[in-house]
Amino acid sequence: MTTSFTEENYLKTIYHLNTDINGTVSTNAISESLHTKAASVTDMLKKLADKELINYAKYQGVTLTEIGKQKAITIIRKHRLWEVFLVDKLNFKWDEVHDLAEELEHINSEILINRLDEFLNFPEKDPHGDPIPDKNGILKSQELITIAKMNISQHGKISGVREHSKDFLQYLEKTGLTLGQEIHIIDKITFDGAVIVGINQKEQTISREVAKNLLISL
Amino acid sequence: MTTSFTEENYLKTIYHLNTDINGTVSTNAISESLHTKAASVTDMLKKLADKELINYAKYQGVTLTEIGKQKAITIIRKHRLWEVFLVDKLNFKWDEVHDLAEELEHINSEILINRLDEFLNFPEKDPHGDPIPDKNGILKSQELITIAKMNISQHGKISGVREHSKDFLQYLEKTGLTLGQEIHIIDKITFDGAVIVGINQKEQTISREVAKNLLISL
DNA sequence: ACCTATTTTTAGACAAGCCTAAAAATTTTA
DNA sequence: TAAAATTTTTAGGCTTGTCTAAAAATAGGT
Repeated sequence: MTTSFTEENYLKTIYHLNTDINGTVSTNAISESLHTKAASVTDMLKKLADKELINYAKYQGVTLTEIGKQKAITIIRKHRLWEVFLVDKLNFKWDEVHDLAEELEHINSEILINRLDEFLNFPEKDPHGDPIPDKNGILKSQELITIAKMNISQHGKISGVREHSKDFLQYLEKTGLTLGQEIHIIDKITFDGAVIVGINQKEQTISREVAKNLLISL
Repeated sequence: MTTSFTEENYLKTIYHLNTDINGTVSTNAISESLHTKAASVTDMLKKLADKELINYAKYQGVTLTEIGKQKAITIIRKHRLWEVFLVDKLNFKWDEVHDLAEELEHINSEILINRLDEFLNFPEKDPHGDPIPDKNGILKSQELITIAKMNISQHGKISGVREHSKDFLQYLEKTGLTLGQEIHIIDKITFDGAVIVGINQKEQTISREVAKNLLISL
């Protein structure tokens, strides 16, 4: 059965909300994420439930079925591979590729995406540190925690972001908080949630908002 | 003003029909080419005329306006560059890329396509020998004639095709009638339009249908 | 010039996705 | 645990791009 561009976006969104927030996904969460009205979401949920891509009971939120989850993972695989292509081959910056990948991810061809994967040398992560599912939909996810959850004197490496907005990524770029950098926690300010980290032989203060969105591998 | 996926397909089709067949393009020709009904075409023509992308007078057929033509050329540029990418970088065969390029051509980003152009080293022709418009929409078209129009003992080089179907391209591949091959006309059969050519030190008979769709540079 | 065949347009409908406004269900709060 | 607030669904409508059937315009043959 074919899925439309729009259906694919819903599946992807449900997948992300489900794994980020955990548990069933609410109509409102989807509508916010996709910038559509809740009423429109309800319509689509019925359609996806008919196609057996989601488990849906009125007023109870949704989860993906196995088939729905596989479809979502395939889209995410495509998205992330295209991001690697854009950055590695076409010299885009990591903050410039999201919207383009959002379009490219709907190109429908398994062969294409597997050839692209090969051409890129089977990358394991996209430019934002997110893991790329393999052709069987298997996703090696690494244990990552936010800076906000680290303790004083703990060490780690910047390995991912929880927020993909241009603003945030450009801020990281400008302040040198880029993927692969080693950091350690010098102090945590209880008052405003700021964190003082050691990075690149220097001290740097990071706001709570940033600390919550920067992912570290220990 | 933005143009939808569908509008873009109409513009491209009108462009091709206009340059191939020359003069104004009829509603029926478009409907045949796009596999839609004539009534649907009429609807779309009104819309495109409102947007000033075509010149349209009821019952009189259409031509592209300058803006419409530029849009069409941009789409063709994208199509052909993606074809080069698929063949040169992802190892697709020339008969496998048309449908994929048909999807990729609607990805909307001038930067992307210019970066791709650069990455591919500014190719002048796509895998079928069709010229690729440059970023200013300028198209170097070479004088090509069909084998059917050549005279006995005339020499030339296979440089393009007028038909892009998988069947036709696979036939050419199998019989060695590939781009770049030098040929000369040994004889022409008046009875059925077949042409006997010399290619690669051998004689080969080519049917009228094939002779009409293989393009030669002299 | 007229009749016929063909092409094109109009009219009315339908599916997909979206919307607003109002109703129903659920959750929160006191 | 009942009223209030919030969330979700229903009902009815809109736009885009398609369709079929029928009407109108054009083109061709004699």
